[in-house]
Amino acid sequence: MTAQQTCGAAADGNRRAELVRAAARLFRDRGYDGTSIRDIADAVGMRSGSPFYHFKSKQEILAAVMEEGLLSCLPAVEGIVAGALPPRQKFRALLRAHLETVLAEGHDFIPVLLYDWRALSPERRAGIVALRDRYDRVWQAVLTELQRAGMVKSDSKVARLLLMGAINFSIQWYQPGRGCTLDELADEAAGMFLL
Amino acid sequence: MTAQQTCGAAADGNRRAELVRAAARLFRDRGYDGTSIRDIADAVGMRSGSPFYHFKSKQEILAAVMEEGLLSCLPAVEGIVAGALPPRQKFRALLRAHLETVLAEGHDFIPVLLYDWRALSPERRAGIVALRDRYDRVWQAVLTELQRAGMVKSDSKVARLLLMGAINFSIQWYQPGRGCTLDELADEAAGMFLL
DNA sequence: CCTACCGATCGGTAGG
DNA sequence: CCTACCGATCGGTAGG
Repeated sequence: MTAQQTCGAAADGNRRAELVRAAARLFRDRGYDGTSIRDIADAVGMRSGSPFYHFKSKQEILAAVMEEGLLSCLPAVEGIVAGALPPRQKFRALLRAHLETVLAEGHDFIPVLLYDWRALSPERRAGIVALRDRYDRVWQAVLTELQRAGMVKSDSKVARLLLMGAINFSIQWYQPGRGCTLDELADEAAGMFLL
Repeated sequence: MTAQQTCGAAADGNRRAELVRAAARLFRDRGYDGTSIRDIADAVGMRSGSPFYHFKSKQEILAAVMEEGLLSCLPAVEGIVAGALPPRQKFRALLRAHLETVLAEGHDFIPVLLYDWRALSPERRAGIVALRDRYDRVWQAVLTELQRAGMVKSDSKVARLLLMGAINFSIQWYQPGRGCTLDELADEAAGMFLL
């Protein structure tokens, strides 16, 4: 009985997780407004009304994509900043991790966060902002370390926003398998911003 | 007769231009998919069917926003690159002009180009890409001048894309009248990318 | 999780 | 450029 309940809950969780994953993929490709509940249901082999057994609304699916995307990548980057690497390697590791999160195939969650932010209803934003802030603090900490080591001109907030923007905007032009690898891109970005 | 025809044509052109301007504003605020033809018609005091007297489809309005946005800012930036300023000032002037285009209040056209690109149908993209390429060539030329003057590490295409991304992404976080002015932002960006 | 459905809204058109 | 309208699609729900 306990086993069956656990199994049932796990199966429910899996279906829910499937929906979030499918939604992330579709939102990334077509945008939130360009994706219908029916598209998401089709992608996991459900009927059009069934996603509402798992989520109260389409907005709740969007929030889940953003929240789970951040929760799944925060441990890695917070591990990097807490680690003992010298500043330059720390920066390079963070850069590389972020590029992976944003550009690697199958990584759809953070791009949705970045490019469908305005589609998220104002009431749902606060919770996600709290997680974004954790992510931003990691970057700020690493930039401050770099600055103290004399390896970068500025660790101002604006400098950080410009740097992160340079990388985040690469979603718009980077094509996996064409042009350069993620490692080469990380090198170019690092070389550009370090003294 | 000629005067009346001209006047009639001008009035038509004005109504069309009004629609494009209203659409740009709405697309920037709510996205292409989040804006209905009725929203656009309302904004200029027309009934819902009337925009189709000026445009064949909603897609044609989007293409007009992007095309007119590029056509109206290209002369200024092409003037900068063709001018006689030394490399550093040329770069600074280009940076400043681009920030204006992208962040100043009432400048909605280029943000739509940057953030609703995927909403533009593939058939309509080629024409806009040709104009974008002209814009990109201006930047590339200025970066090459900078590099020859030994003022920047790299004038590779990737370096240019990262730099332009840093600025373009500022639409997502910059708030006019809060934090810093466009001039200060231009200084910070220039200081960051110059040796 | 499916069936069957609802009201609202969408882009677009015919005819004037 | 308006009136009046169309078929399609949307997010969401009741009842099982």
